This record gives sequence, C-alpha cells and structure tokens, in this order.
Amino acid sequence: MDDDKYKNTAKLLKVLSDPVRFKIVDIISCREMCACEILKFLPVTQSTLSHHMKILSENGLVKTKKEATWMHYSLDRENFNALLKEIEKIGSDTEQCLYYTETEDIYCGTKNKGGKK
Amino acid sequence: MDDDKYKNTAKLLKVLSDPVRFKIVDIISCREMCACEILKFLPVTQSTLSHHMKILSENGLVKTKKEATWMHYSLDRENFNALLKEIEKIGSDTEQCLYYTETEDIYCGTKNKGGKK
DNA sequence: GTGTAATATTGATATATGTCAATATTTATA
DNA sequence: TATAAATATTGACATATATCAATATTACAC
Repeated sequence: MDDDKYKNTAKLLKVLSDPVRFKIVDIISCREMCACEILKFLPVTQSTLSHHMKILSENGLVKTKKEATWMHYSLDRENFNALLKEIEKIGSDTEQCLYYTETEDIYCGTKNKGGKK
Repeated sequence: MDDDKYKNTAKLLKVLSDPVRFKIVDIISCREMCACEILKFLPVTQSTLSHHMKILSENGLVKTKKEATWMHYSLDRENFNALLKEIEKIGSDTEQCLYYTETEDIYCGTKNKGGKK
C-alpha cells in the first residue's frame, strides 16, 4: 500500500472520527433524513450541522438529494463498506503488510547478528 | 447508544485516523517490532514516532513489551477488532439506530401531516 | 411581491495536535 | 565509570478544525 492510499483512507477515518459526525452516521443509518430532522438529535447549531454534512458528503460517506428547500441525506453504504474493508486489511496479518512488501533488509540494529531468514 | 459510547469510539477512530499512525498499524500487523524498526519505514523523527506510539498504546490499539532498551510493539487485535465491530454497528441498518431508540416523535416539520405509524 | 422555512456561507475564536530540535532517561557494554 | 544505543520527554511552533453568531440564499405559500 502506497502512501497516498494511507492518506486517503486516513482522511476518511478522520471524517468519521468526529463524535458529532459519527453520531450522524448512526442517525441516518436506518433511513434517509433531512437536515432539520438530524439536527433534533444533536446539541449543535444549524450552521455547525451544515458544516458537518458538507464534510460527510464531500468525502463520499453520505449521499445527498435535494427536494425543494430540503436536503435529504443518506448513508453511502458502498463507500462506507469500502472504508471498513480498508481498515480490516490494515489490521490483518494475512494480507500483505508493509514490512514484507517493502524490503526484508530493514531490521533492528544489533538484534540479528547471526544472519536472518 | 449513548453519547459517551459515541465519544469513546470516535476517539479511537481519531487515534487511527492520523496517516502516520494508520501506517504504523499496517507495519506491525504482521509481527511485533521495536520502535527503531518501525522508524525506518517512516519519514518522521524519533521523537515524533515515540509520540505516536504513546497515543496508540495508551488507547489500547497497540501492546507494548519492554526488553532492555527496546520497546516492542504489536497490534492489539482484540481491541482493534472491537473497534471494527463498533464501526460496523454504526453503519448497519439492522442494528438499532438512534432514530428508533430515542423517540418516534421527532420528525421534520410539515412532512408528516397525515400522522404517522 | 412578502413572508417564512430550510439550508448554506462567512468571519471570528478557541482548542487540539502533529512536528521538530534539544535534552533527559534507561540499560547494556567496554 | 564512561560511552553508546534506544526510547521518552519538554518546549516551541504552525496548522487544522469544531464551534457559534450573523447573514445570505433558495424555494414555497399566501
């Protein structure tokens, strides 16, 4: 996995790592909702919510649908699940991990005098 | 899910959402490593790495083992997988979601004149 | 057109945090 | 004891960002 991939996935994680946004995902995970609905669950200002929804949708975690003056938001399951997969891969020891994919010559100082592998 | 739970999970996500820390998890996902090894994969200072390892271990994502002057780090799979589960739950529509658990009377303004459910 | 509801944007502010250089600490070794 | 290696801590700095009040925009109802 190259560094850009790390940065992209980490960025998505950051989007999800704000407690308000994390709660928003839970709120809309059952059905589509307009902002005014979502707002009622949250102790934040309308402008703050708008800010968070923008971040969520711009990063693909939430889908938007405009209808009259309402904005309807729903979880983008495809991208959300893709993110989950990436996190799983990172923690897995059966997937390729950086240590093996980059080099085998990187090893700690005096620990390996007898030659390795 | 109460707000404390959101905050805890979101905090763990934040720990994981830094690109350097995310890469570290990948690096040590195959085997235990000392800091000096991990450092060789990363374009950061030793003190910066130490800072990140502290955050990772203090939040339970990484296990530590001291041996002489070396600190050995390994992924805490139990906590890592628990975090994954929490994220899955949040995005799931089969699990209870906040909308249904909190109230059914919260609904958007004029959308529901006919009475609901 | 006027008023109203829903949402977005702007500007300001406070807080959090990632980074490094420098230094301290710990432990083995000569 | 003195030196060296591995790691931790401290202090400074720059950047990111969550938040709100105020205002703007959009679209419908009268």
